[in-house]
Amino acid sequence: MPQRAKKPGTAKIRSAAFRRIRADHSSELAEDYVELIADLIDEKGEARGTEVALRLGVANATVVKTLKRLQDGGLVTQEPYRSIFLTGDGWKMADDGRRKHKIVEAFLLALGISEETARMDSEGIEHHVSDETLKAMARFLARKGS
Amino acid sequence: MPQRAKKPGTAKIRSAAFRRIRADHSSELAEDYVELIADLIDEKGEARGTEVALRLGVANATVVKTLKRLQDGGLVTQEPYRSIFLTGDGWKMADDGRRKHKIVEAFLLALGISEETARMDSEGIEHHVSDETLKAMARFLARKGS
DNA sequence: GTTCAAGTTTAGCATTGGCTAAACCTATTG
DNA sequence: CAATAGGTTTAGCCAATGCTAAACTTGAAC
Repeated sequence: MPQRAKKPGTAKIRSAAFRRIRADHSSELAEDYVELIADLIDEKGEARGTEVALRLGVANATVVKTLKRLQDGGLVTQEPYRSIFLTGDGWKMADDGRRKHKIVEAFLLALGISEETARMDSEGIEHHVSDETLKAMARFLARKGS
Repeated sequence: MPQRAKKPGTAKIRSAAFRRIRADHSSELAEDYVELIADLIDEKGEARGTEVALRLGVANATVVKTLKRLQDGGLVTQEPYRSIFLTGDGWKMADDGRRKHKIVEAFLLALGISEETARMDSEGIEHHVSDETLKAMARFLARKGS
């Protein structure tokens, strides 16, 4: 029945890609949280759980639980009933994410995509873009902008 | 402490983006499975669970469990100890996905990204690209290719 | 200084998507 | 046609991410 596959090395490479996607997904939530918390601190002077829940579109309790994990992971600090702070690592991740985000969004806009779609898509794409691709996007922007 | 936010409509839009990402994630696995199954059927004449597990880089048991969900969702059919088939809906999803995938990968290549990275990144980006963005990528390719 | 609304946390549940180990078919081989 | 190897499924576990409802703080208003 099955004839031999043509490209023997392909399966391994693909599974690596899928592996990376699964890994990306675990960090994705964390990145979204710290980015949002950083934005809130910059915008409003503090980050409250309720506001995080509102902007992410999830229930309060979900935010509490996730923040506990992030705290264990050393990204945020928090006292009960107080607002949320980022650790050094947290700020680093947030700034990285925001930089990435800006590039991806600007790139999509430069491609002629509407603001609303660019905002939506960049939020999802951001986490799956390698450094190489990010650099290519930045290069494209630089060339186009000149 | 907190001063007023500048753009009142932004929070809602962002939460919509995050909501979409969460929705994307549930369909993402399904799309990866049906795409892979379609590829296997085309390449080797049939799709076996073991091969799916191998290429996705997960355990056999995981594939079994996921296929059960996909079967409930009307995307695949399967008899115990037999190979896997796609339903009409399954083929539709697989073909859509493969088309999307091809465009994204070609687009990344056109952007000057290496083959390996293009393959890796397209696998992740594919699921977060709206129709509008996909069209823009196709447009870019057409322009470039001419 | 009480009271009360709003914000926060806890408790408890469900689903998804992973895993390993053990049991179970199937089909090839001798 | 019996044995066996390899593919497949089942059982049972775990962690992450979501939810609702109930309990609990906090701080502002009176």
